[in-house]
Amino acid sequence: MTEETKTNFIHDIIEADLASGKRTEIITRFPPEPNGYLHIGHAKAICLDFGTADKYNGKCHLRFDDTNPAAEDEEYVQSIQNDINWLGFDWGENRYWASNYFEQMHDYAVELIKKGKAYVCQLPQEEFKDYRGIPTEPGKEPPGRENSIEENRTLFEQMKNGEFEDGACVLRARIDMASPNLHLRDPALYRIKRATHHNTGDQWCIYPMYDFAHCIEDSIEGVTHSMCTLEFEVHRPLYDWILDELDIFHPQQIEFSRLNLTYTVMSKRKLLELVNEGLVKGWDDPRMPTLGGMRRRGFTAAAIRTFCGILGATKVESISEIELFESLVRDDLNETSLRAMAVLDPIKVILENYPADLVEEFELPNHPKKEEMGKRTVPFSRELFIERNDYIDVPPNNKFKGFFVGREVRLRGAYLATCTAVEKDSEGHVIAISCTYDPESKGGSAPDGRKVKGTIHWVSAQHAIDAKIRNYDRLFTVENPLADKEADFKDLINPKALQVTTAKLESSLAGAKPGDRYQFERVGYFCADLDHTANSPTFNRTLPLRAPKK
RNA sequence: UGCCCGAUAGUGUAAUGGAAGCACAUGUGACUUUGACUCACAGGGUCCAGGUUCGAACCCUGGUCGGGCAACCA
Repeated sequence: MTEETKTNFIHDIIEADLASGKRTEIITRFPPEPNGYLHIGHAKAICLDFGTADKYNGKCHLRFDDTNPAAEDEEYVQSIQNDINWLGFDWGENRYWASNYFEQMHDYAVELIKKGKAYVCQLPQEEFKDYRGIPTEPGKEPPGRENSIEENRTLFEQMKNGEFEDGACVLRARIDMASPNLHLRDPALYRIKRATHHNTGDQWCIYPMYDFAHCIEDSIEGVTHSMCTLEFEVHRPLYDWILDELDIFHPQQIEFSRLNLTYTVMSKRKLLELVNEGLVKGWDDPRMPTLGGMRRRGFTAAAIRTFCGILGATKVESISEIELFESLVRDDLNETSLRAMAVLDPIKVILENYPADLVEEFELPNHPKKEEMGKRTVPFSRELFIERNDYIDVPPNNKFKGFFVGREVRLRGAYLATCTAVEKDSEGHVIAISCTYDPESKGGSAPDGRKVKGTIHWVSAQHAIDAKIRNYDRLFTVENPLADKEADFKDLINPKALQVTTAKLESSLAGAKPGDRYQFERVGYFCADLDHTANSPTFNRTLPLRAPKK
């Protein structure tokens, strides 16, 4: 990574550990459960996990936390790996599976039983709730808590051997039913769940719970700093308890706040609702904050990385403004994308004094400030398309750049032209305008040096490519769709988040391939969609250019 | 009303007992063959009250406000 990783409180901890000699190398991990698609919230974690390892010349493991076969699927493994790679990170040899440690986890569980620190609880789930109690009052000791060690070993063995029905019992840590931290009131360590695991098949019918599994996974892999989101803060005493009781390598869990973004939602459950109810067209719909959706939208991995780097890591719960992200996307795209001309809402221009059968070709730079990005050839002829809003009957102020009758305007890279007349239909809509061009102004400057107010883009009518344009905008109409807990966030979806139109493109765009990014000058940043073909050109608007300040 | 965590411009963050900075956003202006980009300038902040200290955003105490925790999910 070339992006500078800004320092944050986690790095302070790491630097102290390095300085004190507590750690000599840094190992982090990104531990997704393969049960869904990654979104930009995960990108924050990925950038932190991989970026931190990178910053301290350490390693970051990709570890699939596949401890719940009921929810997980191989399909997600591929998509997660793909997204991480796209973001620009590489786990190298360090890809692990929680399920590869099942044997060892089982042995550790037996060890806890032998120490009298775990027992098999045969209370139904619902009944245990009563024993756990409520936050303000201590719980009470469930039956079975005083089982003998031998009894527990036998029971756990029977659990493992499939001698109990699903849910008949769990293995619990024996900690403190009166703890003010609910997670220490004898939490479940293992449950019975007959489901075919994508990796271990039907080898196991008991699976470790997150709290038991995660710290052991970290420990086995020698993870030094295990970063996770804030909601796991209250789990940390349990994380520490298990490692201490087992007396094994003890990573440090450090919590940071989740990423929230204005005008979108981030929870997996809510995104699923949008998909299931057909409010978006799938997980990779370009309106979605999923990495797949953002990639398809045309957002760049570099912008996402920079964004996450700027946000850093804190323990403050926050909602970041999408404007910052958009600004970084524009920064990146402005540097890297090829320029082209496209007219999104066309009206025709007829150059009355231009020969009907003449076609000229102009060489236009692919980037106004980067000669090394080359040039392209753009055909010019008597009939052109320009943007509907580049003509107006009466200009509202002297800032208007386009045509009105009598106004001379520069046709970008071609000629100066003066509007002479307008043609409208019976309802008063402009159909076409007539202009005369100045043959002396080839390239766009007049020999007499006269200035024009505006420069507008155009496309030669006879050479134009018709394309479908998907204009994307923010998914919701309000900054925080979840702010009103009474309301359904789905009612706040922005109906204009996708508007499909047709446009006239300059002919050089015929060579575009899916994923290619362009700046359509004076309009915005666009990329050829996944389903783009030469026969059915389809472009997504990533972002409009920064809006003019009236 | 149990336990845990947090609070710095509108937003996100820096300053780790010694001049409160940066970015985005906002406003004004310059430049411009993209109303983009670029450039210049401007406004605006330490939750409150005490305490310690020569000196507090930072340490202490007490409030206030916000968030999390009672899956055999992660």
